[in-house]
Amino acid sequence: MKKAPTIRDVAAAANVSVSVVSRVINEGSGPVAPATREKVVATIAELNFRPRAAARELSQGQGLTIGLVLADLTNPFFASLADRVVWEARGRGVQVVLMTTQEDSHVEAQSLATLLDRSVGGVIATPTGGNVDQWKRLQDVGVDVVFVDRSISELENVDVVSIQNNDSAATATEHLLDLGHTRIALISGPSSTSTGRARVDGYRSALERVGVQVDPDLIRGVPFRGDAGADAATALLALPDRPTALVVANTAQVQSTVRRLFQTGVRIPDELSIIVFDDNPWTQLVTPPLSVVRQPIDLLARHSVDLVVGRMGGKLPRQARTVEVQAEFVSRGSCSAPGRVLG
Amino acid sequence: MKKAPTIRDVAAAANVSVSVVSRVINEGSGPVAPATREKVVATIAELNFRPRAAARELSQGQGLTIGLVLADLTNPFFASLADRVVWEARGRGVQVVLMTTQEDSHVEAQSLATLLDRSVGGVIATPTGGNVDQWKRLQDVGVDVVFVDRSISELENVDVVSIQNNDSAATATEHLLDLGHTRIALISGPSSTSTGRARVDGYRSALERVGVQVDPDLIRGVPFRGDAGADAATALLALPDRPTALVVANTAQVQSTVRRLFQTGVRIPDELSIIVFDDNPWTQLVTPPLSVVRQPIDLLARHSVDLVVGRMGGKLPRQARTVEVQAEFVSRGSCSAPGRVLG
DNA sequence: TATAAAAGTGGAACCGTTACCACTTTTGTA
DNA sequence: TACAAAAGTGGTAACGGTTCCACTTTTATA
Repeated sequence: MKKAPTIRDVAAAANVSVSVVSRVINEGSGPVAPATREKVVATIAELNFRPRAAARELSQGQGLTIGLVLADLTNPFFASLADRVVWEARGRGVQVVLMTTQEDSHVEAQSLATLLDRSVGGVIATPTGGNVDQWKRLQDVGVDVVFVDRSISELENVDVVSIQNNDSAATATEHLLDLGHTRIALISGPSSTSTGRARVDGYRSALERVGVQVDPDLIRGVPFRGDAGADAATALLALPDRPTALVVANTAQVQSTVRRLFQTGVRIPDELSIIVFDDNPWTQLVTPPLSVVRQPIDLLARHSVDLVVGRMGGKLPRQARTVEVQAEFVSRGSCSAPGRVLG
Repeated sequence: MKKAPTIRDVAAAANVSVSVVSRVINEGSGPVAPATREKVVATIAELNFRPRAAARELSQGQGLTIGLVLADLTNPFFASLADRVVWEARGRGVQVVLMTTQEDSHVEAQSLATLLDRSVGGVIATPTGGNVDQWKRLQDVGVDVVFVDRSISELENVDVVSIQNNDSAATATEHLLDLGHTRIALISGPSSTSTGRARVDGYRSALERVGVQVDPDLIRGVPFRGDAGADAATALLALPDRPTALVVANTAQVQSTVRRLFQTGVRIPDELSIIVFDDNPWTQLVTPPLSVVRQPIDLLARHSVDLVVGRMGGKLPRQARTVEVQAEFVSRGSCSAPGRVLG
């Protein structure tokens, strides 16, 4: 268990000062004669020297690390997002500290505090909803915050990366309208999130555009946590005037909702047409394969990382930015014209 | 963008020396009078002081961070594992730096190097297979390494946490034998991994126990990467004397294999009975629901974290430990007695 | 009551970088 | 040829904790 060489070891071995070595490591931080550089590079390779992240971080007050705060990796959407974020970050020499909140805002608060002592350069997160003060504090000390997929309205000056929520919901709704449905239900995120509201808006305007009355009973803004989506689905099916179609626009609730639907034995699409947000691997494997609104996860990840790394690098306007990427509607077998009303 | 208070600020405000504050922070590192402690604690709360991780890490040479090196979060097995590991670590005050290798050993090598400069206390990984030297180096500098699910034989003195691979494969095979199958194929991990070999062994001995001839054509040790599993499945189906049952024991390849099977249109279980390793959420949603060998992911995670944190804490025997937890066979609809041979 | 041991406290070196400044050597230009 | 500007180099103070050691006060024991 020998210990690693330090910058001083390199300096000594190469017969230069530590300053020079530091300049070699951080290309562009000062002049170094070509011959000297070469010598130092060789020595570094020979000694297998790697600068210690902690020292660097301490000295410059901020390291090449970002925090990724997600709800729960059990959900394929978040999992894929994490996968892409880690990958994109890696390409930029940035490490990712992962934290999960399990949709619990108390846990989230703790995570933020931890991220603070780690002096991360930035945070990419799908916020649970509360903790406005903590988010503010994070920004106060200069940590850049990027929200992906969701965002909370109380917090201003945050970058947000998401799909065009309004349009996507509208497209899905229109698809069902075109098939002849009029009783279309919507399960969306909580209305405290901008995402949740935007999707409801898109749904609303699609209905209104063709003159279909909006029935508030058919709109469910459910929390991300727990089995709220499944329960909403059950409730919707129990309605006297049952919906013939359902859009599940709360990504966190898709899995539980679909499972419940399958368990209940509703015939899809005969009894109920469904469209879910986000294209997971399994949406094609089930019977019937699900029509989905596919979120371009790779783009979401790329933009998030770009934003957070860009701001860390310093040269991005301080103005918060909202990036909206286009989602793609993929029609598969889970939608059809409405059947006769049962029983 | 004000800056955070330091230990010296606290010391000044509380009228004590930094040493005392340090001792208060690190309970048990030295004596502090009750009254003093109380005063310091109050000051810390008042100033909202939190010790900076980087400084601590630099000074003691090792921080409360572990690396988690996984192949790919797109696979639900790894995703769930990550979810649980992060959670377990959090409970112990440890942060997790996540890296993905995409099953590329070159990427893995880079990740290990990075982990090295971050001076993590330990690493939990599903190794790709190569990089024996890098793993050794990591151990040399005192980083504890725990392999989960897979392990590589060239590396000794590593903790390994996995299911009872031999038994699990045997159980699955026996289940198929009991149904009357004799031509049972196996897709397992590469034989360079102990996991891959153990599963083949289990399969073998199950067959031999009942006197069924082992046909090497039916055993495929495929790499974790790419569509190797799917291709193996295709190849198996093209065999003159086609198998009537298949065990997919390479977790990384389950998804791609099953997808291919569905696309091909093989009738399950009529034409082919299948059992896959690991119980993902979607295995119940497909038709027919898949019989699986369920890995207790939470246990795998817990033990891994326990091991790595335990060693960091210092007081675990230096002897490497192998933890094997029991997997559970869950019978669902994807297996039946062999049908007549087609064509 | 003397005296050794334990408890409590403070000072300062150290961990491995970066960054600023001072200094020397080139190089370019009038 | 003289002299200013630029290039190259080294010294050293931060950064914010931990830890060892020395010192002063208690407390316990003979």
